Amino acid sequence: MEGFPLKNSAIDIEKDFKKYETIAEKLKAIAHPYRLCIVRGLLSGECNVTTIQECLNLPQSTVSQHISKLKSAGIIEGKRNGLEICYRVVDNDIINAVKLLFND
Amino acid sequence: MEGFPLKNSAIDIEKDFKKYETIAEKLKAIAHPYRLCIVRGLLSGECNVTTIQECLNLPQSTVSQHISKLKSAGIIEGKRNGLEICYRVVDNDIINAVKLLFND
DNA sequence: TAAAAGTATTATTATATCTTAATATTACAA
DNA sequence: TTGTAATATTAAGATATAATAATACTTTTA
Repeated sequence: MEGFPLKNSAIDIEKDFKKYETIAEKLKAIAHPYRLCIVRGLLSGECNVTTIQECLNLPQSTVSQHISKLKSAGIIEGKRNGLEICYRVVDNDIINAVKLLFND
Repeated sequence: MEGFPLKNSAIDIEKDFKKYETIAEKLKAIAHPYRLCIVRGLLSGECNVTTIQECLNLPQSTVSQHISKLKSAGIIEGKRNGLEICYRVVDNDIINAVKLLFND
């Protein structure tokens, strides 16, 4: 009977629901084996797309699209370095959650 | 150049990839605002479907389908108690990850 | 400035997910 | 044993996601 967050005023419901949406968006971004692999890989050192691509053995556009989703979700950021772009994980909640899930 | 998990032998690649798939499955199960809300709600006390349904203000079948996905993913378990079924979160990784993401 | 390397975008097809009404199941009570 | 409450399942249409070939963009080097 108790414990559910969405039972207060309409304002609370709106505010709370936004938080669920925000966090669900982040989770959706990493809820894919390739993207999870990319994030975990990036956690052990910055890396460019070509390296990721070779490791995962996927077409370049596939990797680029996954990278793009992670970037849109605010989970990774890229810094251009000449021809390459180096990506790193910038969302602390996601960093901790991934470490937790993999026992790293 | 370093840090990506899928660069060793074929066997390692297979084994590692399974882990990414397994964890991605769990994440996908909670990567939805309603399901995230259900899980977080259940974390503050067991609860039957009717209560959840009233709190989320969704059709009964919608809630039931979300419950079903969480159950299939091994994240929650239900125990029947007369007419009702009481659900609780049983996956410790998910429990900790959700707490972490919500700062609970 | 032309070629090449690294990366992003677009377009397309296939597949999966979401929502919900309708229907079924299960357990209790009259 | 009939009715009703709590929950699950099915079916269907709408929407979203996935993979990838083709193409475009950006930066460096010759």
